[in-house]
Amino acid sequence: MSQHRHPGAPGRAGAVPALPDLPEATVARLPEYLRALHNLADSGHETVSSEGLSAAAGVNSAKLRKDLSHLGSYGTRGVGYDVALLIEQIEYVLGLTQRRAVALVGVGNLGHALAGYDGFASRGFRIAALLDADPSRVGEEINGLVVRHVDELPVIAVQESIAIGVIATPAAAAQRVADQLVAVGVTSILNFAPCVLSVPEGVDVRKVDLAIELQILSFHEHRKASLTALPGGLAATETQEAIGT
Amino acid sequence: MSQHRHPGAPGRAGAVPALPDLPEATVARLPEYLRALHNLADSGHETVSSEGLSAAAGVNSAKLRKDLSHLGSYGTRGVGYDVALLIEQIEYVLGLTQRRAVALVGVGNLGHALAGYDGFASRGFRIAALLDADPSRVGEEINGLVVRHVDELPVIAVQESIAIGVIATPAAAAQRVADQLVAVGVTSILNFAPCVLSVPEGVDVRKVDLAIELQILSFHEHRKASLTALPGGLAATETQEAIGT
DNA sequence: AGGCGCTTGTGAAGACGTGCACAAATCGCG
DNA sequence: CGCGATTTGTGCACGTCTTCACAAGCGCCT
Ligand SMILES: NC(=O)c1ccc[n+]([C@@H]2O[C@H](COP(=O)([O-])OP(=O)(O)OC[C@H]3O[C@@H](n4cnc5c(N)ncnc54)[C@H](O)[C@@H]3O)[C@@H](O)[C@H]2O)c1
Ligand SMILES: NC(=O)c1ccc[n+]([C@@H]2O[C@H](COP(=O)([O-])OP(=O)(O)OC[C@H]3O[C@@H](n4cnc5c(N)ncnc54)[C@H](O)[C@@H]3O)[C@@H](O)[C@H]2O)c1
Repeated sequence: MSQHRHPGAPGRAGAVPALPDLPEATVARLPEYLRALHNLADSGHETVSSEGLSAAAGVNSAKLRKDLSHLGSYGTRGVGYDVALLIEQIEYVLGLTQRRAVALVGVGNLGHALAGYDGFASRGFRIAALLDADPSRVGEEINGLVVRHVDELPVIAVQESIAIGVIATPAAAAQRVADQLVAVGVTSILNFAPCVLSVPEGVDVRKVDLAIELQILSFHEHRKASLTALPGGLAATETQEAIGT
Repeated sequence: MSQHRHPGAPGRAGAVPALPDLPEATVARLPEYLRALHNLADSGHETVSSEGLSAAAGVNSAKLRKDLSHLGSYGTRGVGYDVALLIEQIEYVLGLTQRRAVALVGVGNLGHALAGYDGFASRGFRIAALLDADPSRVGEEINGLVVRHVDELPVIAVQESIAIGVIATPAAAAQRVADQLVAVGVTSILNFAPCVLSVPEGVDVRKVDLAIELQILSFHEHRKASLTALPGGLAATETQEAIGT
């Protein structure tokens, strides 16, 4: 390590938050570690080794240690990591110490499922608004929340301090919705519609596309099939990877 | 280009499929290109330049060209790519020339939405079975398919030639379901439950975790906030979250 | 106190992915 | 037929990510 005395500890720190800028790949894995840590905590573990945690999270242990070292984390050599402390650290870095408000736009087939999902609440988020453009859906109550018209977004965004927008509308409407979200100051969007969104710099978009996942799986199926079909004669039967360098 | 005369053309090919082993990153982008190409085809375009297609898919044009070059694709210098041909090529490589059968296990909140989703059919897949362990759900009809008991999986897998399993059960049941899927010969799994699955070598698992996506967005929100707060003078105006241990 | 075994944190090397920039190829037109 | 405009395919350099391997640190036991 080189240039930070305070690793960004949540504890005292009247000083700077000093968010180290983590590698993107690391950020994507922190939530996995966090989930694994919560499981460990629930089952009574107080400490865990990098080996144990990496197994629970399904990654290589060296990678885990490097990831944690990036956030200046506290492990104890010969012992491992303090589970509770590590949870605190990761939640701090991920910005989960404040419960962020999510607006869900498009309460159709998928939107209903999302609205009824308890994984939001348990993982640091709060569904603060359900919005739809279809007047016949407005007014419907789901899980204690009333669906409101998407045009009310400007008011709601302020009232509820919306931090994240989730788009579950048809693809044709997604760009328009994204524009509306951006217009009210939302800078993070999760998009379920199968289309590319264009947004101004500074706005983060992540997408989830079911069909893409399936098509990637399909590719590997295809490849596996063509491999087992071919190598009758001479080729590597199985894990003959790592041939010459 | 060096060593392939046939780029793996789908048309005739009594010969070898000759699947080039594509970089994983490329495989992950091909479905994006495919979707963009279908859009272009629908709006009457017969050819498209790498610039145009890359814009539609939201990537850098050099990256697109390199990706396509990996599958030995046919572009025409000075003109661009033939849309229909490229669709054929990509669908061939992704193994979408046969419509793969998907078994959906866990017809709850999320499972219902997935079962009713038309994006499966339109992107190369067929929901061949809906399975659940809850007797009170068995028999229910969704979108023309009847929910059957998960114990019938062995029979159904053979009858329907299940290629891909989708897990939409609670996390606690996911590993068990995965084992059952593997036992009947499924080698590709898409997992919506927030947990790590352990499967034998040769089985591919992809996971979709909503909370992880939100937490990644949360991190960037946090970072953005701490950046705009800091560089003014010196102090962190906000981010006073997480007080004492 | 000292030594021993265990585990972290990290340097270094290699694999992988990205994007620039340009030569090679093709088309259309005069 | 030749030329210029255009666009592909790719060599190359750079950055990011992964993994190995090991020194440094820590706690426990004698
Ligand atoms: N259903 C799934 O399992 C599933 C899976 C993956 C992706 N998706 C994608 O998610 C999106 C939604 O899918 P769905 O099955 O829920 O569709 P849906 O048609 O059931 O629901 C779409 C909802 O969006 C609303 N809407 C339309 N335009 C709007 C606008 N401008 N502002 C606000 N709301 C608007 C509609 O009124 C409707 O309630 C689609 O893009 C789909 O491709 C769905
Ligand atoms: N609902 C969402 O929007 C959402 C979003 C992201 C992830 N998820 C995840 O998807 C999974 C399903 O979520 P949900 O909201 O649909 O839950 P749910 O409880 O509504 O549905 C789960 C279904 O799985 C069935 N099931 C349980 N054990 C089974 C077994 N061994 N074999 C077959 N079926 C079994 C149950 O009978 C039930 O019908 C969960 O792991 C959840 O974390 C849900």
